[in-house]
Amino acid sequence: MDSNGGGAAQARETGTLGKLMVLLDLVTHADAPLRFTDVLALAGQPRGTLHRQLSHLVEEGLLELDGDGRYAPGLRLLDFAARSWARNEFRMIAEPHLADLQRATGETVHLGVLRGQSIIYLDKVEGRQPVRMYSQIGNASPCYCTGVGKAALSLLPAESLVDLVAGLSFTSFTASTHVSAETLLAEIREIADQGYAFDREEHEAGIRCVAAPVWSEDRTFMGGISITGPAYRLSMELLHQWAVPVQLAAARIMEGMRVRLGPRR
Amino acid sequence: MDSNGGGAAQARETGTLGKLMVLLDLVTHADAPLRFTDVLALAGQPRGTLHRQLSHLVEEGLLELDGDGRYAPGLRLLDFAARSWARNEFRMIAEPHLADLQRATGETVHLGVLRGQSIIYLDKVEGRQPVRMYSQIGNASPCYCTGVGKAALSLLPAESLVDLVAGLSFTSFTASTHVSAETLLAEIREIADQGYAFDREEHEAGIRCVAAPVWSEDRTFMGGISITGPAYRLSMELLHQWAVPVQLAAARIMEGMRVRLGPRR
DNA sequence: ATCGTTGTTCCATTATTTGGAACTTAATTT
DNA sequence: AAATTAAGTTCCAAATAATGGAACAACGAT
Repeated sequence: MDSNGGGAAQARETGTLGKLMVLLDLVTHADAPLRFTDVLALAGQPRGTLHRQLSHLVEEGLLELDGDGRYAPGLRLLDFAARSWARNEFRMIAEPHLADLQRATGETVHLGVLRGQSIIYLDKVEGRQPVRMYSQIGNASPCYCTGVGKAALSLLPAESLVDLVAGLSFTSFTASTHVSAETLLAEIREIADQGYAFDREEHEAGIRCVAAPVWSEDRTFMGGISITGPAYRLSMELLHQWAVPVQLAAARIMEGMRVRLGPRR
Repeated sequence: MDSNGGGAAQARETGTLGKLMVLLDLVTHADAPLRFTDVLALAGQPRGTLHRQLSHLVEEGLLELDGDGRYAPGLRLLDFAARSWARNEFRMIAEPHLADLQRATGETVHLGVLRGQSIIYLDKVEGRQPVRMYSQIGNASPCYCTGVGKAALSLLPAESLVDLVAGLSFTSFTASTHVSAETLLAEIREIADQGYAFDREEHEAGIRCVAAPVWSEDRTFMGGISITGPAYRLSMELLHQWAVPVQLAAARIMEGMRVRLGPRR
């Protein structure tokens, strides 16, 4: 009765809200707007119930219902997100250091934090114009195959790390993607020792990165910063050289957090 | 018993979700993270109830609770928003036309749609580099003092317009901001006739714009595009000249929508 | 026009939320 | 350091909202 096909649906302890969030997830993760019947099949709930739930989500602007009766993510989500992003202190403090790092290397720089099993990107600084805002910002990527993700994992205490990794379901994005908890844990240990992480085309073929962990003192933010670029331009040798500047930038961000947030706490 | 001090809280017909969204609104609209007691005062609910509600929101990632016991908007909202934005067809279709308009004028171009009483900005194309992603995108601005907003209002059928305007509470951002339903309605009628709208420093002192309405056939999207810039550079004479290219771009976007969405429907 | 499909409404049953009060923990004062 | 106050958390009977089966309406296709 509780067989989840491939989705990451979990029983949550958040009552009515939890059920609605599962629905919201379902619709926002779809590739295209879903009709009522599609959602019905995916959610596996009685029609009456589902209908009311969707109505409520639409009325609150979290979902939108177009003229053809198809459900899509609502635009009110943008308003919430804009506020969340604009007010995020971690991001504000990191911003100038990301820009410095971008200028020093000429490559794209990311800032991301761990939330659940995902890395959520908070900022992105690109060399040239084509900053397609939201292009990467806000995106949730797996933690086990991104530089920032593995850097973040290296910050976790042993027990939490094992628990988190145990809950992962590995998707093999490329030939280099980790597909077992063992190899991943081994690399995380190594990363914890050396203080920086690589992504050797594990998430996307032809894309490499070097990342360093960043965290706030209260452990509210555990994430990292990375320099990303095409493999033909970023040799592993070059990435090794960049490990130092990335770690330096990370250190400056953490110092900034300490100065800014320390006194108040 | 239902006396709302100054907030925009409304009784909604969305049951438990509605109550939680009011809370989410409350926290995301605050200027700084709120402590439990602060929320308690603002929400005016029993402690036990509020505690559980906040816990649920935090557990779902819609709010975050930092080490000092302060509630802030959650980062999961970014993930939702990124998907909502990335998949929005209206925005995708408009994108190239916004870029054209930006190149033709050299000034900043916006795309926004009406949601409730607000304009939500879906895209922004700036001349120079400083595209601070999310800077404007996702922001909700009042409909009665922005070019895009007034353009959008001019699309509403008479009855809906009156209803909507009746529900507005006018904030006087500058000396030119509309503060009465009468003058606003008069200008909206004028805009409906001529097909374009101005913002004469009504939202922000020193900032002007010219906007044209854009809508989808099924009326799911009613909004507009605008050219915005500093008053010293954008004379009212220049803005009058730009009314034509803005309307042209708007027409091309609507044609694009027709071609893209028409066949399927 | 008719049938099958899709979407909507209704209402007794069931499960969740509610809110007062008791309780624990942290901060402040004497 | 002990006492006092404030802040946050847990508990549970009563009130409220969610549930889901079935009947109903709207639409499309043959």
